[in-house]
Amino acid sequence: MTVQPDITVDRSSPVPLYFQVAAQLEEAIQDGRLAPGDRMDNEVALAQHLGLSRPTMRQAIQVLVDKGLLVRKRGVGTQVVQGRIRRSVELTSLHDDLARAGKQSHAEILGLRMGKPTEDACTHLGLQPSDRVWVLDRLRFTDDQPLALMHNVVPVAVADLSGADLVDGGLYGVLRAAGVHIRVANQEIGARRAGVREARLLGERRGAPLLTMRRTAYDDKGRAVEHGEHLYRPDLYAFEMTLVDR
Amino acid sequence: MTVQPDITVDRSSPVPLYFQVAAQLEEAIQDGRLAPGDRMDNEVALAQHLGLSRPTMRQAIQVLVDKGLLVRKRGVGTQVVQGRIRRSVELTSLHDDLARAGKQSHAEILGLRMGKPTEDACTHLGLQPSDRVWVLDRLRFTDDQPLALMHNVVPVAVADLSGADLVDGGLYGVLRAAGVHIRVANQEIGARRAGVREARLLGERRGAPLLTMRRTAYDDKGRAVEHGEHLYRPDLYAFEMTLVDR
DNA sequence: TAGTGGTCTAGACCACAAT
DNA sequence: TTGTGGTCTAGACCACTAC
Repeated sequence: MTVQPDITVDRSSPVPLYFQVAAQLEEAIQDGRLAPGDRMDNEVALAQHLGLSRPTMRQAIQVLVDKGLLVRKRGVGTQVVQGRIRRSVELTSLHDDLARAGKQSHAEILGLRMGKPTEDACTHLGLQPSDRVWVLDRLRFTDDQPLALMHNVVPVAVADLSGADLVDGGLYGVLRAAGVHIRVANQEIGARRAGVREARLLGERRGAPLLTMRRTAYDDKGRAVEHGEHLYRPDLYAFEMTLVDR
Repeated sequence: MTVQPDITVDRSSPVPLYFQVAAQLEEAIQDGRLAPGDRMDNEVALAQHLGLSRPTMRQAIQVLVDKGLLVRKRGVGTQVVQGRIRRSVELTSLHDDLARAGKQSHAEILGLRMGKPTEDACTHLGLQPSDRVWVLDRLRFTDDQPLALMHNVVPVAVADLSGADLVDGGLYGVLRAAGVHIRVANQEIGARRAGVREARLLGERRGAPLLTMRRTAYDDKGRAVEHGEHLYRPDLYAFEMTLVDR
């Protein structure tokens, strides 16, 4: 049994054809028109059906393979993955994640100052001690509960944070507005006990388990633009992600 | 300044051309012949230099962009990312991760039995209550230190675990040997306190912070093949990953 | 044997960035 | 204006799977 959901392409649109197709296929999976386990038509037939070349059709399918929604097997076909769809950890800030989930959130600014980078910051951001950085400390709340204690360092050469709205917006939004295009990040997720100050700020007891995340982000020129060290309340937050074997 | 590291392709090799090029480019980045910030030659020139078509050259570059080693910007070029290279969380088991890092590791089998799936397991693996599953509990050691307490569930229809070497090998290796090709996984990383039994097994105190990971893995036909719930000692283990904006 | 995805070619035109 | 990556075409041959 093969499936061909209703898909149309608009060649006058500035949106790439492969992206139009990928978006409509994803929609079909999300709303159940393509059910888990369904096998799609083969690539050549799909391409012909939509009036596209096969490479373009393949590119559309590749987008969903990379998202973990489809799997391909040579000699067999392309099928919808059985599992429930989860949003992956993406290259977004906590503010963006919460906003997408429909959660209210705001941040309390504990500190924002320009200064010399620590040795650690120099290492992570590839800076010289003579460079200057913004050092930002915030406590993010959701539904008026303290959720995360965030420490971020941004080189002053990257953006000016002095007038930015870091209470209702997110750091990544501010960077985007400053023309910074974040493309890649390395991050490390771990756990440790809360210290006295951390516990007080997060409304936990001293020694309570906290989820930790350290991230360094790079822009579309490969330049390090941000390093963050965050602490999360594990009863309120966890990291979800999809892994794909390529 | 543009850079063209020494790359050769072997058209008689069964290894795809784009993969040969990607592997050699990655090697050049790892050993410093391509340094962070270096700009590569443009795609057309590289393709011509290697006697490849541009789409093939682009595919090679795409591999490294997906790994977070290169960034591309239209009108600008392709550059090496500044940051240190980290291995991403990949679709591998803890055993494979440790082996790749050169760590000795072995597992103590706390239990292996065939039985009825719990309601939870039915949900995660898409099973009926009448199906049967393997339930596996292990304690993994590295350098003779307890590192992780692992609980895994595998449908009996997927593989026979009864005779498998789960002490010195990993679960994913056993599944691979059984012809299972894991392609996609959803996972969630969090933290919580250790219970009494968990603390005793892991050599921690009750209430100590533990890193938690829950994962459901799917094969190349989209079928759920494994669900795991793991606990890690955070002083010995953390999750590293690279995020790429696509 | 028939059907599938995996790879590859040799071009083309376009949008965007830098100058 | 020039150079870059982004997209797209219309084919081709191959390796693997299932029957």
